[in-house]
Formats: sequence, C-alpha cells, structure tokens
Amino acid sequence: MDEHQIEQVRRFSRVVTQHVGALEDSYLRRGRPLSQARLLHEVGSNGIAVRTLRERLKLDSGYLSRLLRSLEAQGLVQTDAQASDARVRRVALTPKGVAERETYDALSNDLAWSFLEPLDPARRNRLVSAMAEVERLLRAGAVEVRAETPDSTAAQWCLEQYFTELAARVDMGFDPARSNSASIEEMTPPAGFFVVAWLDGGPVGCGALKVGMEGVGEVKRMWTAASARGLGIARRVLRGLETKAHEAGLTRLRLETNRALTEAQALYRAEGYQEVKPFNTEPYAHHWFEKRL
Amino acid sequence: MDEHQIEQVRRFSRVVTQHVGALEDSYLRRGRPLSQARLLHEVGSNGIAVRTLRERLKLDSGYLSRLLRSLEAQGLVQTDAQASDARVRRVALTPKGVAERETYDALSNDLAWSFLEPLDPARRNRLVSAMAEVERLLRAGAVEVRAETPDSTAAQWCLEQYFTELAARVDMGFDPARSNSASIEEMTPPAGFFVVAWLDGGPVGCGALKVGMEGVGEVKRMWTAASARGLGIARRVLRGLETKAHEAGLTRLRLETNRALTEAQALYRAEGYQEVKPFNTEPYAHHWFEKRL
DNA sequence: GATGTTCTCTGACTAAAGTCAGAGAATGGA
DNA sequence: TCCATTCTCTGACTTTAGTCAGAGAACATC
Repeated sequence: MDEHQIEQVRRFSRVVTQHVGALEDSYLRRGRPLSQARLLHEVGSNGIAVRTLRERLKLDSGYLSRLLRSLEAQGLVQTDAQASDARVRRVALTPKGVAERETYDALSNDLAWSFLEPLDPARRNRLVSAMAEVERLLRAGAVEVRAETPDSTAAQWCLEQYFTELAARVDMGFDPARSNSASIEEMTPPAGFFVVAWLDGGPVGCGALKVGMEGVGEVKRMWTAASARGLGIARRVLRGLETKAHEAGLTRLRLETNRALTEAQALYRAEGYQEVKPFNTEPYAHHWFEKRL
Repeated sequence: MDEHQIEQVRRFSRVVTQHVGALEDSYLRRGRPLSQARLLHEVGSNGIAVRTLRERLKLDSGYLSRLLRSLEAQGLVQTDAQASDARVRRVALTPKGVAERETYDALSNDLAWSFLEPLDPARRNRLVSAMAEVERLLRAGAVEVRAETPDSTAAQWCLEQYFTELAARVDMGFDPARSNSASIEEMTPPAGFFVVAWLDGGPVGCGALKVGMEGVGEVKRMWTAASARGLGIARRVLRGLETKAHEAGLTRLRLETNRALTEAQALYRAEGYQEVKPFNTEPYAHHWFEKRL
C-alpha cells in the first residue's frame, strides 16, 4: 500500500467526479429526472425486454414500471408484450424518443468536447491517451479469475474460442483430435482444474491444469479474448493455476506452446518458466517450458 | 471536433464514474445520508465557520443548518458562536466526529487501493501516472483567461508574485524601478490591457499588453504560478493578449526577456516570435522578440 | 439609540428516488 | 386440468435532498 499512489488515486477521483458530474446537471436541464434520462439511454430503438432493463440498471420492478409509464405518457417509448412470451414486455423508443435520446447524446458529446476544447492539440492528445490508459487499467483491475467446472457454459465457450483462434493462428491449422488431450474429466477436480477470467459479467480468458504423476502438472488451454488483451489477464490466469497446483501438492509445472504464440512465450518466460527439451510429442508444439514451484 | 477523441472521453467517463461511484455506496453503508458524510468531511477538527461551509458546499442555509443539527444529535460535531462576531457560528468535530471522519477516510483509501491492488506493480505505476496526467490536463482545461483592470486585487497580487519571482530567478536580483515601465495607466484600456488566468477561483497567471505607436504593441508581465506550471497557461495568456492586440488594430508585437527564463523563451519561439536586435535598453533583458500578427 | 444589514435558524413545502407487499395475467410442467 | 412460477404492474409508504419565506439575535453605522 503506497501512500503516494493512494493519494494520487483519490485526487484523481475528486477532480474527475467534479468534471464528469457536470453531465448530470446538463441532463437535468432538460427538465426530466435523471432516472428517466438514464432509462431513455438504455432503451434502444429496436426494443429491449423490461426484465433485461431491470437487471441492467438494477432497478426495483415497481419503480421501473412507473418510470416507463412516465416516459410513455411523454410519448417517448412504447411497450408491447413479447411475441414468444406475453408475460415479458418489450419497450422501444418512439420516433420522438429517438430524437430525445439523440439530444442527450449531443449533451454528452458537448461535455466531452468541453474537456478537450480549451487544450492545444498536443495536450488534447495527451489527455485522450491518458484517459484511454486509465480506462484500460481500471477495467483490468475489474477482471476476476475464478475456478469453474470445465463443462460449464462459460468454460465451454472459452474452449470454443480457444480452438477457433488456434486454428486461425497456427500455420497448417489446428485439429483438436490430433493434439494431446485435456478432456473434461482431466480438467475436473481433483484430476485437474479449469479457471475462467470474468469481465463485465462475461468470460474473457481461461486456462486449465492437469494434475499428473510425481508432483508434475501440465498447464493447458491458456486463452485471452482479443477484446481484453493487454490487461494482464493471462498472467492472472496463470497465477491462479499455479495457486491451484500448489494446493494440489504439485512441485513442477510443464507446458508446451506453438511458435506462432509469441505473447504466450514472453509471458511464460517472464513468469519464471524455462525452456526445456520436448517432454511429449504434441504435434502443434515448438517450445516446451517448465517451472519449479 | 474529433469523433474518436470524443468517443474515448465518453468511454472514459462511463468507466470511471462506474468505479468511483462505488465510493458513495461504501459511504452509505455506514447508514448515514451522503450529505451528512460529505459535511463531516468538510468540517475540520479545528473548526470552520458555518458560512464558509455554506459557500464551499453551495448549500442552502436552512438545509445546512438542519444537517448540522442532525450531526450534532449524533454527537459528531459541536457548534459555538465565533468569539469575534457572535452572529457567525463555528462548527468543530467532537472526538467521536474525528473518529467517524477517519472511518470515512479509510473507506476512501480502501476504494483507491481496490483499483491498484489487482494490478501488477508495472501496471500499477502506469495507472497512477495516467491518472496524474488526466487530473492535470482536466485542471488545465478548467483554466479561464479573462481581462481584468490592472488595479484589481487579482492583478495586483499577480504582479507582486511576478516581481518576487523575478527577484529570485534573475542573477543580480530585480528592481522594478530600474526596469522599463508598465504602469497601471499603461495597462488600462485603451492604452493597454491586463489579463489574468483563473483556476479554482484564484488567479494563477497573468500578462499585460502596452499599445504603442505605429501598430506596435509590447507584451509585459507574463507570469504563471509555480503550482500551475505545465498546464499551458502562459500560452493561453499570450494568445489572449494577441487577440486584444488584434482588436486594438496592432500589427506587430514585441517583448524582451531575461536569459534565466528559458521556458518563456521556448514558448515565444513556439508561438511564432522571432529573436530580433534589442529595440530598447531594458537592463534585465537578454533576448528581444517580435511577431507580426 | 435608531436603523439597516448580516448570519443562522425554524417551519412548511416539494420532487426525486426508491422500497415493499401483493394482485393478476401468462406460462411450464405434472 | 391444476398448480407453482414468472413477469409486470399498482398502491401505499419512506427517505433524501433541497427550496423558500420569514423570525430573531448580533453587529455596523449614522
């Protein structure tokens, strides 16, 4: 816990909330409560189910209903029963609602521009890059790594992505059947583990561990979503697996990787894995690594 | 108006408010309304006048009074009449209030730390620097440059700072009496102009323009507060003066500067001023510049 | 000592934001 | 067909945040 860093984060928060808070004022100047304005923003013109809205904005069902009635009375939205299930209702913007939403959008743009406008182009660029950096790193901090069963929806989805990406990146393509196995049983405790990285409620990365003989484990299925690269997710997944390995009493971890996956190799080296002679005949591997825990 | 930049600013705002907004939740978990918590934070243990509080937090006097009564009832603050003027009342934290404020402070620290904690040290440093950059540049954007009369309190204060700083930085010291003049009359429209840069309600920079013969003006008294360097204030003051000069029908601007003031020289060159032969006998000057408007 | 001003407080009021309990329609499964 | 469940809605209520008008004490000035 570095005092200076914390002090800087707090100063940042103070200044930023002050600036960004101005958005609410500008929204309120349109004479509509904030809750309604926010709702308007979330209702797309192609419609959204009321229950989805409720979950997304975390509103009480009665409260949301009343807000919708109010927007309806203003002629901004329209609600109809969903075709497939008449209990759930869908809300959509009317043309007037679309126009109103665009006005709010313009206000948001104005505020954003008001940050940039007084700066000279060089400072403007610096501000935008720094904002991008803050945004990325805050998101990175929000990533959560959890163990999941390898047959869960999230795990299966990750594996699918992993295979698709391998097929695209590895020279000659990738055929799971020809590769060394990591079956659901092999990744289910206590024979192995599967961890998933979550961001914004969806999986963005994964990794698996096969517990083997003589204290040796194997790291498999390391994958990070393209949309979430550079956030240190793979590192956290790897460390998560190492913790699991340690708990399982393993003393050595092995892994192999394809020459096309250069970021992966850099990560392994940085995390203390050393390149060793091939310890298996995996046809897609070019590099073999090992780490003593 | 760059679409991408605006988009980035908006994305930033969204992510940051989401994160920083968590502070309010953590404050609310102490079972006290936000307004009271904020107030507690502003009341120092050494006391503050109610009217100062009212101005700083921009609260209605009746509302503030009620908030104070509530904090009083909880035994967190104490109010007494000010010794010098019994109309104004001073509020101070009780020992219990101090403890409570420290709890809120700890919550703020916890939140700040929660941003940093999940990151590895390299990313942590990057986040903190990026936050510092954003904070600085947002503040820079909040700077306002306005014309003031040179005998106003703000202008006089700036000039005082300017002379003090010159005396400290210039070799042999600085004596205004020996330097070429820029009297109050010479800086008062239409004979001249004086502009002040404001930040957070206080002056942080200034500059003056003397309107001369044959369309030639002179830039004088360029100064930026040490606490506000690097925000592009001098540049904006200079441009403000140039606008005034243009409006006054001037076609050329001149200025001279001391060799110790290297940032100033860099600014003048960057803004299109060219070094020329001495056009006066200012004893403290080593460089003379001119720009055609 | 009278008079206007400053400062704080009380009373009366409002709007926004939200909570909670149930009613009633639609649906899924036994 | 019956029954439990899901989904939305209405009614009744609360807290927070704030506004406005004026009362009353203390002070400054003439």
